[in-house]
Amino acid sequence: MNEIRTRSPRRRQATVTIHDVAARAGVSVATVSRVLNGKQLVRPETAVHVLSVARELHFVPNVAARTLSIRRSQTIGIVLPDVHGEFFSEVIRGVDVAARKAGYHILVSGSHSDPGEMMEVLEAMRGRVDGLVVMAPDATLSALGKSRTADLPLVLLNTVDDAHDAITIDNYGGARAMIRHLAQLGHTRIAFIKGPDGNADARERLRGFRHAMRAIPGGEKLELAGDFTERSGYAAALHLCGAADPAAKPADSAAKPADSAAKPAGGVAGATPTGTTPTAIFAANDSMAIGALSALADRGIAVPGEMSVAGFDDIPIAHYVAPPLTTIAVDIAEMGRRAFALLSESLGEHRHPKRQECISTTLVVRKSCAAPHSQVK
Amino acid sequence: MNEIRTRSPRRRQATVTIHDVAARAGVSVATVSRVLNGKQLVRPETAVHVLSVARELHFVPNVAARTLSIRRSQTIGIVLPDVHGEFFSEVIRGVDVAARKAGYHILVSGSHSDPGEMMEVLEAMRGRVDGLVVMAPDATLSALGKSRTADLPLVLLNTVDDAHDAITIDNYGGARAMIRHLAQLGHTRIAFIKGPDGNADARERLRGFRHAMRAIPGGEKLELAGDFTERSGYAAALHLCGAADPAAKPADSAAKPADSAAKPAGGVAGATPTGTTPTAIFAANDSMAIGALSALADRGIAVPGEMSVAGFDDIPIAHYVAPPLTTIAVDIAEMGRRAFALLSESLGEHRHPKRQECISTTLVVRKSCAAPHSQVK
DNA sequence: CCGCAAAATGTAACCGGTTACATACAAGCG
DNA sequence: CGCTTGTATGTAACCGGTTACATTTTGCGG
Repeated sequence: MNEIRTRSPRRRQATVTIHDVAARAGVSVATVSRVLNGKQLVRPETAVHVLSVARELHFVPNVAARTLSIRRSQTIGIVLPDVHGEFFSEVIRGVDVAARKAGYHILVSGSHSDPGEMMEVLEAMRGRVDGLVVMAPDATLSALGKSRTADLPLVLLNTVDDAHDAITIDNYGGARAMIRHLAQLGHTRIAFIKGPDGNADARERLRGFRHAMRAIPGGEKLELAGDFTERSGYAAALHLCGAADPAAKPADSAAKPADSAAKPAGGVAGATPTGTTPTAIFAANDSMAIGALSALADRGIAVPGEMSVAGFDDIPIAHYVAPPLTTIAVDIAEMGRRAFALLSESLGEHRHPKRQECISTTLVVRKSCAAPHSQVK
Repeated sequence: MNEIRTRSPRRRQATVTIHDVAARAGVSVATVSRVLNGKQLVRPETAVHVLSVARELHFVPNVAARTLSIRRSQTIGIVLPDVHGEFFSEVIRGVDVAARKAGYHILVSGSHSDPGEMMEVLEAMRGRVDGLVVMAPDATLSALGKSRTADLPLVLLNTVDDAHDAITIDNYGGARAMIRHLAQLGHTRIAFIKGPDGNADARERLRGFRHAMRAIPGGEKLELAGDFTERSGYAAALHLCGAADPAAKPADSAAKPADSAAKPAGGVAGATPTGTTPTAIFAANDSMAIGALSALADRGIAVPGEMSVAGFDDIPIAHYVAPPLTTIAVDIAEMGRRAFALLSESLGEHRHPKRQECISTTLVVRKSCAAPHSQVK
């Protein structure tokens, strides 16, 4: 009755278990496990022997069993909204290489536009991942707070929220750098094409723009609405050169007094831009800058001769448009890398002070910006 | 002594198991499992009750336990080489949406240039995934055949190999369509900038080009070396307009006789292109076409006035270069979708006849091709 | 040669589901 | 009324690892 355990004739098609290895090596499963995980004390000769048997039998540990037992899956999840291809792949790449180096796998879900759907995905990842890298709109985020998924280590991308670790882009600094560059070229009247209201990146870029403009003596700023699409950039630029109509601040009429009241130090902040055409356009992202470029081309306005144009992001296309776009480059893969690094610390033990890191940006000077034509005014 | 099981004071922090639900609902774990999986016969009232208890307790099944038990992880792996961002994200997107719809998760690993490394990744996915979508160079592929990972359902991208299911792009048809388009515009002397030798896409595109050229009365073809990089496209175009030097067929001098012997029907296949400059350049991918565009611009040759240029892939940039590039569009996401569809059939049961599907392409006419200038010759 | 601490290894109880088989109970039928 | 049949549910043996604790072996001082 004893020798039955050697093999049940049916079943078991190709799977070698730790028990098989133990039996073949003449030791117990515990010893095999110890050898394989290298942790405990095992006599070196035993270890060598077990290892050779394992290799001989082509033993591969069952991941699910290990996960169940030690309660870690060695996998992290990445959840992204509907971002453009280049961004998507760079984030993944960054996390991927860092994660692989640390022995982690990555479970990916992307292209979510609906916050509800995103929550579902997040829930569905429960139990499959040890941690999460998430880029989510504010709505999803607050829902996440209430969810049970919340107890997983989490790193947020491009969202400020001091309840979590986060990696952000230095949008503020990037915008300031660009304005400084334009100022250095001699521009004082600069138009900014804003991004969508709800977008955190857009907000920060706008903030950087506003702040930097205050530092320009005699600076005059103009803010145009936009939503990150090429079309909206086109429209904004057209609007700008169409006439001297003062549609500068379309929506938030309440914002101005609050703004200028808060910081009257700027001195020139109150200047009415009406009538004076800017000499440069700074778009909150490259797509809009490219749209603006088209509009100017359509109107026969030379860039950078008559009008300078700048963007933000340094998408691949920025290099190819005519003229090549001066913009702010962002190292997206670095963001992914850092996100994993942060996560991997939380993976060890929970409850550490939350940190936010910032990825710095780089000014990329191409051909779309030059000194204003009528420098003398 | 009985009431001890209600709670072990330490341990168990937040995890609700199926046993907890069973106990609370006053039924057995088997019943709970049956209710949750909806399969077996359970009295409707019991089901309702169990369901409500489960919800009340916020029960979430442990994925690892289920995986261990039923031997399926509801996850598929995607392994890609170092492809450009847009391609990467589109493939993932295609697989992702299809997979999610079917209740599958996706484990991703990308940007592998080293075949050995790719094999490691493939091995590491063993036990974590129920199937694989892989895009790999031939080298990796043959290694895969020997590996134990081979017993997983597998769908190959862009590789022909009748030992596996595969999804390919209709490179051959796309190239033919482009040549037909050029012929229709009046071109007969067309240069082709080839892709790298080892690349399957490149081979097929070349084949399509050659075949289509045979159908053009009085057609003269010219083949230039290239490696899919913008730089090589630039070099090829420069070479072309540099002089009338006959560097047309650099490497394979043996190819011509075999080729023309096989199909003497073309009639004009043997025409010597030496000395006659083509009126159109067809590059095996958009990057090279864009490189060619730069070269022509540098040489002051008007496109499409003096020379037509066409590409393949329809990368986003193609739309933005000057002039906008006429090219062949490929629906990458569709490839991902179909790959999952194929895979999902194999997931049910193994051993079905292997199938290869082909994604058709679309001619996108923009501004870079026109009738040849000296139509009269 | 004994005793004991340290080192090496074994035993078996988990981890949390699934499911074959056993059991309980109800209805249908001769 | 006893027996078959069928439905609803329970019991417990898996799945394949990990690891606390038990047990055996080894080494060494006395």
